[in-house]
Amino acid sequence: MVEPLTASHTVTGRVFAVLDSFDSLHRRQSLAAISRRTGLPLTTVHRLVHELEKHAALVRGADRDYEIGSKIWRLGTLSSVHVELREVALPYMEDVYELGNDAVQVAVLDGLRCLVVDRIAGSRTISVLSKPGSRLPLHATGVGKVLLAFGGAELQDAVLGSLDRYTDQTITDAATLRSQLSTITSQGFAITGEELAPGAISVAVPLRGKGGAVIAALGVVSSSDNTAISRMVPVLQITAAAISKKLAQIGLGEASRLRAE
Amino acid sequence: MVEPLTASHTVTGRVFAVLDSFDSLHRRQSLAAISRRTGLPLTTVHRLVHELEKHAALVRGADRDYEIGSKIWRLGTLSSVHVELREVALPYMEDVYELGNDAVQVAVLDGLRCLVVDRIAGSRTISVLSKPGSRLPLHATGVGKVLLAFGGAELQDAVLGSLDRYTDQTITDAATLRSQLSTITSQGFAITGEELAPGAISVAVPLRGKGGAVIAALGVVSSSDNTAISRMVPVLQITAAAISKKLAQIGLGEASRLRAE
DNA sequence: AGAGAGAATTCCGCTCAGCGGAAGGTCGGA
DNA sequence: TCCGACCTTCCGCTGAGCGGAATTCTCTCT
Repeated sequence: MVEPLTASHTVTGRVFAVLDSFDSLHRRQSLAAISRRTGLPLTTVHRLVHELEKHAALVRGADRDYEIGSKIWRLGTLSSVHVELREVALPYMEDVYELGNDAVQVAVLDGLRCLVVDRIAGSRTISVLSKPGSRLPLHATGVGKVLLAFGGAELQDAVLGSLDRYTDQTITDAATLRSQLSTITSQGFAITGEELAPGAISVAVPLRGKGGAVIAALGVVSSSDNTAISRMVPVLQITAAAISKKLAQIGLGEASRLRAE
Repeated sequence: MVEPLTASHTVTGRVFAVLDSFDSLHRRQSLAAISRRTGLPLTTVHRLVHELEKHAALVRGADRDYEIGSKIWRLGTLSSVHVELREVALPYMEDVYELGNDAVQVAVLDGLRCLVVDRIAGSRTISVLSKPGSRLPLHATGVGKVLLAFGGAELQDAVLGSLDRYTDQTITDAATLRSQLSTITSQGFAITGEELAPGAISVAVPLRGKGGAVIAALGVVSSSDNTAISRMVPVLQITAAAISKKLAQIGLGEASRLRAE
């Protein structure tokens, strides 16, 4: 039974209606904008927002707009996604690294990009781009394509609207990318070849949490002359299964939703 | 003025009392534990927590304990602390790290403390205290002193009122600290020696946003036998200039403000 | 296995916190 | 100067939220 999204009749519900009205496409909003997007009366939003500001859950900028405040961010660093994904995945990532000496990375969906949660790399390895904390495009990286493929129609529509070009290999045609995505969902892994940076190719597989929802992606990045990279696919899949199993154990499972409205 | 931790008489206040009861030492808590730590009646906590769970603000683990959920984490990634500062500063921080292999950190003002936004550290480096998300005292850390020195009279008055002691080196005399602060503003950097934890010394410089306002601090923490740390000052200043330039470009203006009320 | 403490959950009547319409204030553009 | 869009303050009504009490669940002793 789906709750009506418009509003919840409880205070907590209204608070989260306000907070949820923020997304990567609406990081800063005026009072009236929040009221419009939530469907809540202006007066109500006004009161709630002021209260939230008092708790540093929202901050008011130099202009009049509001944005998510430091309190929320700090609380977020306590969540499993942040702490445990890193902790659980790291040992397995090391194993993968030993095998091929290619850079290994874990990424999650972050708005319309993918956020590199952690990475292992030697000094020789390439991909200065994918440091922990980097936010990479979804359509030009292995991990990105995986997250995109399993990310739902709404996300895909938003991303496919404008596909930036990074190299001459970057896929900027929506139709081409769409067919790739369906291949990815069916075969369970993604490959990119010099689509983000020349000389870099990558393979990636999904990581699943409790209930089977895709919550992250695991991938390796290698130099483009390495033909052995496709041999990494089974390795990654085994590793992903092991990590996913562990993630399910500790109960990491909420599906992350995109609110595009 | 510190809010009484006991309770707030508004629903939103109670919601945040519950959320705030989570910190790095209490990442997972039982219902009863939350009730105890917040001072709220068990029944009330029970109701709130269930509602929060419905909104994925809290998640219940395999055991009965609750922890911060993916919703909060996701919202946190929308805050400017995460998006703008982290993204811009990280690559530069890595450069600094390569140079000295000391822990490098970026912090912003958060109420009467300083919030560690990000940190780079090797396996050997010290300072378990300064994880991303930690809230450190302003008067006993390098980054803290910088933020305090440039934070305005109102902030300084509030902080200087009570100076907690952490080691025998901690400055607890307001007058001494005040003169240090004016030195910091004039020379443009701050140094601490074992004032927060024995064996840890640090240097820090301000990061400026659009318009020249100090919005964050960049610092390194090192073991106290490292006499070379003062040599890091010019490195930090150059780096800070580069980061500040970039921050100004993207128009990062409003820092986290102080709400003392 | 049984007792017993602590934790989680359900129940329910009272009441005040939260609600939102209305009205007034502020800024900017025509 | 008027108009429209946004923000803020005021205030009386009412049902959402409150929390004490009782019940059930879940461990840990002995």
